[in-house]
Amino acid sequence: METTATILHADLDAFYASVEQKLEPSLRGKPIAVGGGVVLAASYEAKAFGVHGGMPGRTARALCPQLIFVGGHFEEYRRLGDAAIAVLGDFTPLVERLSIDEAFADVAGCTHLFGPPEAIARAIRSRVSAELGLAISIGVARTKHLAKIASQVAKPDGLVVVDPDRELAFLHDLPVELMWGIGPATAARLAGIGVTTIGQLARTGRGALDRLLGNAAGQKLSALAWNRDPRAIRTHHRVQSAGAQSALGRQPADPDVLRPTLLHLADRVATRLRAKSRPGRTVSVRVRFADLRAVTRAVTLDAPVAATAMLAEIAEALMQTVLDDHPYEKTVSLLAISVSHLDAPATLQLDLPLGLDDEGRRPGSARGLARLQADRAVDAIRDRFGWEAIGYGRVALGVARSVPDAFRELAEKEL
DNA sequence: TCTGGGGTCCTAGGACCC
DNA sequence: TCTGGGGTCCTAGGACCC
Repeated sequence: METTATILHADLDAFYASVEQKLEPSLRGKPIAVGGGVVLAASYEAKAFGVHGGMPGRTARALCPQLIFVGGHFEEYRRLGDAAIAVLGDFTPLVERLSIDEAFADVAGCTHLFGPPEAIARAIRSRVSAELGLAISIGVARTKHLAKIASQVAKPDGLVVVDPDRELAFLHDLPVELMWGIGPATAARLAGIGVTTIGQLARTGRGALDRLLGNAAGQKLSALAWNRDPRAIRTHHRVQSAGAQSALGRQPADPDVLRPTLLHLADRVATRLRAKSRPGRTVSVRVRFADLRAVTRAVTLDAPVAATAMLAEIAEALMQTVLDDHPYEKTVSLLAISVSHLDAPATLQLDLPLGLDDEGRRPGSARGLARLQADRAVDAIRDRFGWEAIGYGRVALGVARSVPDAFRELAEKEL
């Protein structure tokens, strides 16, 4: 049974920042950050100073005084990300896209056309470089997990092929943090029992691992550490939930103050659900207080929702229960809405009523239909004239929005 | 002027049913 | 009458990823 390494993991290097450096040559070789109030992405030169995504701009500037902030070219990110992934698609249809700048591909079926996986990886890297002016690192291995680790090891601008005979030798010297699913909390727990390398993790008994991290995590990490996780390439995922959130700085824990923001969030989410005809049954609201502790309240309905007004009403009621349950919290720092239990993607675009009536039960009620028609009208106007031409939450547009909508949209997964 | 915004998955406890 | 078990759904919280 001859097994060969045919899984590629391709990852564009410091993607947003690299696009900016490609568009503006004077930025090349310099520490730059996309964003302003918050760092959305940092160049390698900036990362060397400890600057990273999600960091407040103020902190970043303190770490790296010569840091150059640039506004994002979000349309370019979309175009170039799509183009890079399309290069993979020229070799095989078996492409699993993970995000705007990252994808797996299985080239087992196309080596007779294009040569061995390593040659394919080299061809992809040189095409992305020549056609798009971007560096893309690639890992090649027998499994997805190992290919992903290999591409991380390959960065920046590199290629690492893991020979099937040398998998464990490659894997076991690496730190556990490189593994998929090990973040700061799990790494700290493992360090607590003296485990810092993947090899040490592999040699830790399942019993100890299960007790430390839970059964599912123990089983998963054990399989990954021995590279026994034969997950296949999945070309289309079905998204399970859709949400929106907004950091508020510090706002009083007052429903009248918070309502406009909540309405704006409900509008964003409901519009996306309607656009793909994927209403959902479970609505959850998250409220984060000043000390960054967050509380979630959720409700599952008998029938799915996608009407803005209905979603907003449910979200308001949930927010109210949070505030009622925490009477001593005076300050709110973030609001979030998420809808899950989404209807299956419609193969046929049926124009079904997606509203609910007052009791939340009968989708076909007069009020539900009226709301749906109002939503449809708003959707149509926005399609023609843009998002801000009409609609809810205009008041909320005034509150500090540290992240541009264009950036949010890049992070949205296709429903 | 204490850390963004989009997601996924797992766990634990309780309700409910058979 | 008492006790137990399994399965499913729901909610809240947490860790993680890009």
